[in-house]
Amino acid sequence: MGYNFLEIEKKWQDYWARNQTFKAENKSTLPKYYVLDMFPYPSGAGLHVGHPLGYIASDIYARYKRHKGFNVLHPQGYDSFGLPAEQYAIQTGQHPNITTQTNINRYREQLDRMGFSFDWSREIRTSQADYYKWTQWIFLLLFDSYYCKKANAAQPIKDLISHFEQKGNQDLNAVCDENSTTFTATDWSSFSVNKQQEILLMYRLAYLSETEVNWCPELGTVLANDEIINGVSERGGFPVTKKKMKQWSMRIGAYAERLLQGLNTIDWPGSLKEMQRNWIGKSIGANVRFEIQNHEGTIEVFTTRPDTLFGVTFMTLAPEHDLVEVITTAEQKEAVAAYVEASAQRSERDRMSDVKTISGVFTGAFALHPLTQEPVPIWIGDYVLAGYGTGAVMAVPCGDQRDYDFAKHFNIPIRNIFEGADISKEAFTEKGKTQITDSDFLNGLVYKEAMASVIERLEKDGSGEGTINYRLRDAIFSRQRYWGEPIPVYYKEGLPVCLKPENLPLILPEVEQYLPTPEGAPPLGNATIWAWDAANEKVVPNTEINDTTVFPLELNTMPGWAGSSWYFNRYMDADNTEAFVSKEAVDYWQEVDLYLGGSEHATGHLLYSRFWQKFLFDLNLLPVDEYAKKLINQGMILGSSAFVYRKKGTQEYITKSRIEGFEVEAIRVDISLVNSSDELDMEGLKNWQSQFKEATFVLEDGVYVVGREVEKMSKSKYNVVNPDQICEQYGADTLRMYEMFLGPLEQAKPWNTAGISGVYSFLKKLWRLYHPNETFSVSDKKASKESLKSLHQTIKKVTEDIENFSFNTCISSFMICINELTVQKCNERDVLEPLAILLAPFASHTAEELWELLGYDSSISTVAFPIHEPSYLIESSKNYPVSFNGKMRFTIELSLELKPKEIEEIIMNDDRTQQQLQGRTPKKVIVVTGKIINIVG
RNA sequence: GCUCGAGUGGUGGAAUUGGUAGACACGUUGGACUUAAAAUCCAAUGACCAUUGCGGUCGUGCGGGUUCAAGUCCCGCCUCGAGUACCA
Repeated sequence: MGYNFLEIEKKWQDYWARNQTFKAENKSTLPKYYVLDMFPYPSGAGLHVGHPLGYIASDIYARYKRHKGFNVLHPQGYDSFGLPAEQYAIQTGQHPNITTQTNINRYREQLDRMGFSFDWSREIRTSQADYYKWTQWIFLLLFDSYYCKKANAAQPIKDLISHFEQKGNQDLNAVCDENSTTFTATDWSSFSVNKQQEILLMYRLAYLSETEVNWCPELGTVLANDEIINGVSERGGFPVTKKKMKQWSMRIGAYAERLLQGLNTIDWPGSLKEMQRNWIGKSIGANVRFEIQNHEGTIEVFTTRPDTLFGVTFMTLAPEHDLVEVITTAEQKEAVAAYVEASAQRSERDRMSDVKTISGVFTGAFALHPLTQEPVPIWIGDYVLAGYGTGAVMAVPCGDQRDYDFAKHFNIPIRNIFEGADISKEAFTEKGKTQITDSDFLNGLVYKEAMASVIERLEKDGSGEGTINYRLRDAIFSRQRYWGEPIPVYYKEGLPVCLKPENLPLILPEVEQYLPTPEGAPPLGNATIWAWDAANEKVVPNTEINDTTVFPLELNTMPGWAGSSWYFNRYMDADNTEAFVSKEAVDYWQEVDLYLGGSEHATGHLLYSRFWQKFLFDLNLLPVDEYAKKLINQGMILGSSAFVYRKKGTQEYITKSRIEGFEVEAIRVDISLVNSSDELDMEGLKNWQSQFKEATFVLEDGVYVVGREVEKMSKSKYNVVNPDQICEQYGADTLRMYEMFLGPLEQAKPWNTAGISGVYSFLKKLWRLYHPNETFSVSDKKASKESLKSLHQTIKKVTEDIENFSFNTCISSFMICINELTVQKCNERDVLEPLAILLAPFASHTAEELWELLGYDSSISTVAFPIHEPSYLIESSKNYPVSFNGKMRFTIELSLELKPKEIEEIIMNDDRTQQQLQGRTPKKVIVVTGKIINIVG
């Protein structure tokens, strides 16, 4: 009877399901521990071996923590709203719900096969009404809140209204779209209801506004900044242009500083924190206002270098700047209009691809320098972005390279204000100890002093003030898509009105067509029962719209990140119908202790979810304002694609080593047609696709060797390895251990099935240890000291390595241990029993089976993790030379527990040793666990 | 351009954070068992020299430095990967 993994794994998976072994309770005397994976989008392609990497790691840790006596919450669910199901629906007419359900079933089957210890009783799906009801509910809260800078927190909008009623918008310190108009309490009460609502919309954290958005014509929807990579859409790689549209947005900008500060309190990877810091993009500087010559109004600029204010020789406005039309002189009108038109036509990608081309046009207008009153020409240039700062810059060519290039190109004068700097070839951009000159009251000052001095002066004059700018922009929240959460809003007289919380969920309506309407409205425009009867508080057919009691509902849906921004809280209390999570549950579980997922979500999900957490914290609905204490980014498992080389224009395929000198094209072939020595199954290729039917081959030594390239694992690249196959052939435990053995968790690494035999034979060897002579048999005699030493070394190493998430080295330790025990012919219970428990987090099925064979009938999951006993480790030691009294050197026998420096210290402080050392140079000092045992020589 | 991160055998990767570099595994070679294959087990495996002496020399991308001791720390380069990109 060999190691029958298929039988064992089936048995224990059934056992776990039947007994709900991994169901977590919201009450326990044990300390809690919450281990979370980023939930998957259930795609039609199913899981490949790359997907479970993070799940395996988190599962190992979750199981380990259970053994260590924690009440562990380890849930799983599906981020089931999303584009692919909708795209599929457009093509086939099948409802995304059906596709999603099918895919989820498939995912569940695959996940179960791998033996994860998920608590499935808490499963959630973002596309299910009992879940998205609460996503919509959070939207209502955001709509009903504003950000108070004084309290530095979100507050109910009714507080803002009462402030308006008492003082107008005086003495208000709130985050708002634009602050141009002021009004008094009397003004406020005289405003129409609509006008009041319009004003409030400028403060709400979820707000509707006309904004410049990233529009992707191919996808027919707007995209958030993080959904655009290199100027094209993340999904599909389609071009993106700018467009003005009325859209819902989330005022995440209000939280910029807190999102930045919060990073210092959480244990997340440094690189990921750095990415979020860059994305938030804090810069400290000043706003400066320039009057316009012969014109009303001012141009406000943001600068990080107010110290260079006297170096200004021109100003540049973004082509989209509001003042462009107003100030342009008659002579320049035509040129300016042409330039503005041309830059509006350019797609984001075009604009990015030729950043080196300098373009711009003079408006004919002049601004007045706030300190010298000198006229400064106003230019337009597309190197100034409308969306950052004020959309206008004061140009200081001597201190900024872009201003310098622009000035050189258009022959604008350059004024040097840096003492001793050479600006004949490029701008002088260092800020440090260089003195400023030719700058009135700033002369002789250096960067820092000049900054302070000029800001003080500007503030005194009222022409500017010190300020902080963030790159982070408010997040567009509307998507012109079908398969997403409906935004619970209807429109009355053109203004949005939210549904009441008790009217949620607002169920996604049925539509005939998943495409946009012929008029260009989002897909929900196709719904025929999509109007809100405000009197009876229910959804009714569109034909009943009368604009007095029945109103049209919002046609946009929420973006993909809505549902994923709070799901980790829902797991704590997944079935609650009264609240998004109960207070008791969230008080008990608090936050995620360990969160595992990919770093590709750095500036998307991982930022938005922190924002929502902080918001819900502000409303006192959650006890902590950072939801994940520790985050680990698992590295991607890459595929190894195979290529054949076809001689151009022929059906002749040349083996890799012979392609030199021929013009060949490399074609991807399915990796199942290639064996572990990279040799191609030529008959298989001919039958694989019709294009290879007539193939002839140029071989070397009778074989065709393919080329290899490591790239992302994907169905379209024919390099996918399926976990089901691996489980079938080697078992889930081998798969789990091998995925961990491949390399460090955080690192990207290519999958290579060839190496799996090492891990597989490890498990077989382990099995044989308990089954000498083919049958199960364990001795109750006392194990040899040697075997106990092997065991305890392994316990120590494995425990430390699990704590450090260094799972690959854990497996190595296990292998060493098994090899040693095999050589020692160890068969004693006092070694084999703890060994089974030690293995349980990794090879859970096998460990459970061995545990049962050892004579225990309950699940191993509750058994305490073994503890190592230092007494077994004493003899492991190494010799190192150590210096003493400067010159003297001798060899020291070093125990595992001490570092040479500590030993030196011990020797120095030990009187007896000092005496023994008098006048001699010992060969060896033996130190064990802090005590000097012997001095030799 | 800027910001991170990484360079160790034929390959994936170890190295107690300054302490005998190459653990463990794959691969390769040789051997045992077998009619044979598979499976399993044993041995060798960084390079070069010596292998009728149990040894020696060089070795962690390159060049310097600190130290009794450097893959690890410091300075200067090179290469690769990730993110970001006219952010004023």
